[in-house]
Amino acid sequence: MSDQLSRVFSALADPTRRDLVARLAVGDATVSQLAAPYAVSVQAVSKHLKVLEEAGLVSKGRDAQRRPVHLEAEVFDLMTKWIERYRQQAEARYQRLDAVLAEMDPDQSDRQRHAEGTAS
Amino acid sequence: MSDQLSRVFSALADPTRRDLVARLAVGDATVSQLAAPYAVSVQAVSKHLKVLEEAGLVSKGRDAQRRPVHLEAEVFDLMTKWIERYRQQAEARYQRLDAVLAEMDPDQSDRQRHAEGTAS
DNA sequence: ACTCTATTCAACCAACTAGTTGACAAAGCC
DNA sequence: GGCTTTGTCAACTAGTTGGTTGAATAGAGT
Repeated sequence: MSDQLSRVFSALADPTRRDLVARLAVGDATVSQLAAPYAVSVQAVSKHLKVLEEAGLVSKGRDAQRRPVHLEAEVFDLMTKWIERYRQQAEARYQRLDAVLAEMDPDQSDRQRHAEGTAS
Repeated sequence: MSDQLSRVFSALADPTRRDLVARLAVGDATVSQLAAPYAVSVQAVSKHLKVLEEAGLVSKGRDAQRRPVHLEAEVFDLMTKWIERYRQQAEARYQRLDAVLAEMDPDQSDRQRHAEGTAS
């Protein structure tokens, strides 16, 4: 599973884990507090949290026998950066192609999706 | 594997698949063109593309026996939206907490742990 | 028709995942 | 000291994943 980005994406591929992240965005919570709403065992949730922790999405504190879990927002930036890079690249390419087609022959620029120049 | 968001995250959890997306951001390519740079078999790449397709990240066209693969940029928005929601939420909460701690006692604003959960 | 190229389908395998139960450590409560 | 709460670790299981090879389909090139 090598790199962090893989771990992050993999961690968020599970709906339960995304749910936990959603819950933690509201505020820190202990393992058993997090486990309470779910049908699964506390151990299962503990495992999920371990996955999130190894991905750097979450960190655990210490309060007696409790382990308050805290969401680490910075890691999201890693993902966002990766996504934005290729999204923009693809978008730019798409628009370039659109322009080229339009220049070549207005009749042939029928590349399916959204046409842009709405002023007819 | 229920929902789309899970499929998208899961699809991008694999470095080879992320690599394919990166390649496709530059421009469309056939399966064998995409497979060429890798040590794995064409079948393996075909499988990867199937995963990306099922996640809605990619679509396949038809050019004789070739299947030009095309990156679908829109799906990225789904992820970005999910991420942004919780990143901002967590960030906002963090800044709020920081302000509170600073107001209480400038010496103690080192956070990391803070008692009193928000729990229900 | 024969062959080559491009792609997928099918069966199989090793490694991982998400869950289980049971045992255990650590820290408060009585 | 003994019990309870909180969390993790270990062993096991069923299902999924990423890879393999071999066969099948589909369209050109000759």
